[in-house]
Amino acid sequence: MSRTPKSKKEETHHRILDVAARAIRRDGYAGTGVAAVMKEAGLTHGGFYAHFGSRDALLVEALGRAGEESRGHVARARELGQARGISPFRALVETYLADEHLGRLDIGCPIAALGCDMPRQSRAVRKASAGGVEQLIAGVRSTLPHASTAMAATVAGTLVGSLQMARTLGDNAEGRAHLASVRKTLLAQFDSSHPKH
Amino acid sequence: MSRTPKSKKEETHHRILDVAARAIRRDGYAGTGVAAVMKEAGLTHGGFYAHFGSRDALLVEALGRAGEESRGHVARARELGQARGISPFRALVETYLADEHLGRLDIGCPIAALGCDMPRQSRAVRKASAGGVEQLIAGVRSTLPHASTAMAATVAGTLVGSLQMARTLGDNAEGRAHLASVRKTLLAQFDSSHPKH
DNA sequence: TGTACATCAGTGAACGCGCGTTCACTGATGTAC
DNA sequence: TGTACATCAGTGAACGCGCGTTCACTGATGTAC
Repeated sequence: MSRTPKSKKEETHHRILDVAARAIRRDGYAGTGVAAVMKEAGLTHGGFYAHFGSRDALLVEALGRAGEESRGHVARARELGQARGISPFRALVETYLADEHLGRLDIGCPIAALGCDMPRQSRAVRKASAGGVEQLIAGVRSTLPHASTAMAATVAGTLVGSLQMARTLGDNAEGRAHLASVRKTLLAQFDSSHPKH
Repeated sequence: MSRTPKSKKEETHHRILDVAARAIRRDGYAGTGVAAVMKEAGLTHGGFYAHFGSRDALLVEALGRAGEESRGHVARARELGQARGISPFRALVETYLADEHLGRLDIGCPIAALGCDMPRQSRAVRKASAGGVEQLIAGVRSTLPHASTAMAATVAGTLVGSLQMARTLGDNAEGRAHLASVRKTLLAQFDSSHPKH
């Protein structure tokens, strides 16, 4: 992620963006304020407009960053799984629908964390979010070599919706049972390589 | 829905709730303000607290009302389909994932419209939302007599997530193509009674 | 190596605005006699 | 049937607060000579 020793300003920009990428997922778009992000980044709010043209421009960049983080997260799990003989699809499902993600909006998939609010955002945010959806579908498709794009789109929807529903049930026994049900159902449908039990 | 000729205050309460049930789905929880709801109901904001203890109490009641509306919507489509020989599952899928719902957040399923924001709400709203999730799963299950609850939960997640993703792609060709893909995939999987083509 | 100046990242006070909530009030409706 | 009063739904001004954004400034860093 970091390449060359950046200028101080670039480092600060990067830090604000890291904070914002977590903040939008944790607090939602509407719950993410300029002042709070700057404070969490160790700065005062006045300096914000030296880094971003507007709050909305921050949301656009933060959504992109959140998507990168989330894809990186899944990619690492996939590699780790491959080393242990776990299929890419199982690695995806067990990572995306992991119990640990129930209470951690901030480090998870931005589409699960923000999906229902995308249609209410500015044109720029919506454009970025559409790209994220396409990348999620492509990611799912890459784990299901024999599936159509339509099937991948359906499974992607299942992941997003199920995680939201589990979070709605709560970070408790109900939420975890819900996740377990969906994991089991998806793996039974699409992961013949490693049937459990 | 209306039973006896209510008192004027009850009628007003009902009207505020109708407006709010649409407003939360259209504008989100965070985008729904007391003053705007009252104005849309033809009142001034000052009278609000004669009807609701707080803005949060309104959100709780409005979510319940939105769920009732949405379930009624699906139930009517199911009955209409039954008269025309369409299976309950097909009626559900073709209603829930209808193209018309792409641009109509306000009259659709509140879990699709608000799902990602449920974990960020007050305890009272979260409790109501968990009930809504359970009712959605039960509704899906009732259209799939041979399916397990786990399967119904998975399909419910697919409906919610896919509609959000389609809306994120936009009320345009991309969004409609996405919906069509998911409808086709779900019907091929679960509706053997009326194969298309 | 040392001095003088320009650049620049970040500070903090201030702005106009909309929010949820409160409250003294108005005017219509209903009840008592 | 008519008058006097109580009740009550809704009004609109006001409150304290946090928001996004602007801007004059400070102090550190870098460059010129």
